[in-house]
Amino acid sequence: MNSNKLIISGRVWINSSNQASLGKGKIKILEGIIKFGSLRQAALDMKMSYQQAWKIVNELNSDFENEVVILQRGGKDGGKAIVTDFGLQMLAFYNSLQKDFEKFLAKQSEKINKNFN
Amino acid sequence: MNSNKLIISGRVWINSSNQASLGKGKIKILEGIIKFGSLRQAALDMKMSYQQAWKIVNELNSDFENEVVILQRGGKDGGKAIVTDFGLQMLAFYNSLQKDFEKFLAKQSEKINKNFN
DNA sequence: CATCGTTATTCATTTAAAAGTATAACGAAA
DNA sequence: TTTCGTTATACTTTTAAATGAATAACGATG
Repeated sequence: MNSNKLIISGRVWINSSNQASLGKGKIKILEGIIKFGSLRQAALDMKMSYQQAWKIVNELNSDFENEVVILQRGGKDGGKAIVTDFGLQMLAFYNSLQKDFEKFLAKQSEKINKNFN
Repeated sequence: MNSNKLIISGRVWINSSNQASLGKGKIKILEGIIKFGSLRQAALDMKMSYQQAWKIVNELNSDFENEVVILQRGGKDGGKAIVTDFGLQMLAFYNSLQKDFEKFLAKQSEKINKNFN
């Protein structure tokens, strides 16, 4: 007998041709950038070091064919960060992907518990 | 224009009610145990330290409701490791899950490239 | 009851990732 | 031309994970 449920979980990524990936963590940074217009604020908000966030954004920009985030320093507010149209498209696709994935996981969870009870 | 393909990748796990997970790495250990009948050999084969492999097997056994691997020391060949029926069932489900998941990923990969071209 | 190869366990070492510290570079606006 | 808050970058420190080394415990078998 096995009354305790088993659950299927998982994660998905969007990969460029050269293995670079856009997943949960990087998505969160993109959302932070959209929200704040600043990489520093985005990093601060998710309690990640600025250096780490900067490194991640640079990876995104160099690994994917198109630029994902534009970083500008100096100027009115000291500088700013902008998610490109390409970045926004990736974000939108990731969200739809995530939604479909959750359906997939729910179905599989149902299936495993039928199997094991 | 974007001629370089984007690919959707991911990973899935079987989780117990208390967050413990059975994924790619642990599955490989189970397969090694089945193949060799020995935890040491299984770890050696996948170039993982015995301590790590032992720790993982213990986690599996304590975190899931049923025992997954039986470890016996002493005796004819010094000892042995056996995957239980429950473990075999988990393995079987994981394989079918993985197969379905790969189909899901292929579909999503197709979709993202349609979107972006 | 000695042997053997395995499991069991501890402790030290190595390795890699993340975070922290510090400071320069930038450029619009006042 | 000074100020401001941001981006950019190097360097050090901290933290966590994996590995390595060493040794005890085990028990069927000969």
